[in-house]
Amino acid sequence: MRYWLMKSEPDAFSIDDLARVGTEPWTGVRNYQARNFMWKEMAVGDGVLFYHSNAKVPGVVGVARVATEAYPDPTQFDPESDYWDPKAAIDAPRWFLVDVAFERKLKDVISLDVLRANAGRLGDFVLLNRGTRLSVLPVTPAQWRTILELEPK
DNA sequence: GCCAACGTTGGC
DNA sequence: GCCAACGTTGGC
Repeated sequence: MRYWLMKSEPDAFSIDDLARVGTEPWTGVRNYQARNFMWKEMAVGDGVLFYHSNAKVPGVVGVARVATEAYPDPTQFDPESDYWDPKAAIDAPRWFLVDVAFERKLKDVISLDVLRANAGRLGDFVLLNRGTRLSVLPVTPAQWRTILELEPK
C-alpha cells in the first residue's frame, strides 16, 4: 500500500464536504504528473492525506483512502464544465481520476508551518520542495507516520 | 525542438 | 489581491 497527499481548496471542496458525501470523484486534475499518479500508481486502499490549500491555515486536515481504480474524468467530456477539455475524446481520454473515500477528520489542522518546522524529520518531501504546485503527490510510509504523529492531541 | 507568452497555483 | 514559481501552448 502506498500513501499520497491530495490538495483541495476548502472553498471548493473541504474535508467537511468529504465527510458529508463519504466518497468523491477527484475531478478536475489537469496536470500530467498528478494525473499519472492517479492513473498509473494509485491502488484501492492507498492512504491519502487530505490537504487544504488556499486556506486561512493551509495544511493537512484529514485522512482518506483511494476507493476506486482510475477511470476517465467525466468532466473532460462536458462542455458545460469548467474542466472541459476539447482535445479529449470518449475513446481517447486525457484525464483520469480516482474516487476518494473519507476516513477521518484530524482533531486539528497540521499546518504547513508545522510541517516546515519538521522538515528535518520528513526528509525529502515533495510538498515542501520549493515551488511545488502538484495537487496530487506521493508521501513515503515514514513521512505518513511522522505527519500523523504531529496531529494535535 | 526551442522558447516567449500566457495561465495557474497557492502562500502570504 | 499580489506575485513568484512553474507548466503548457504554439509560433517558428
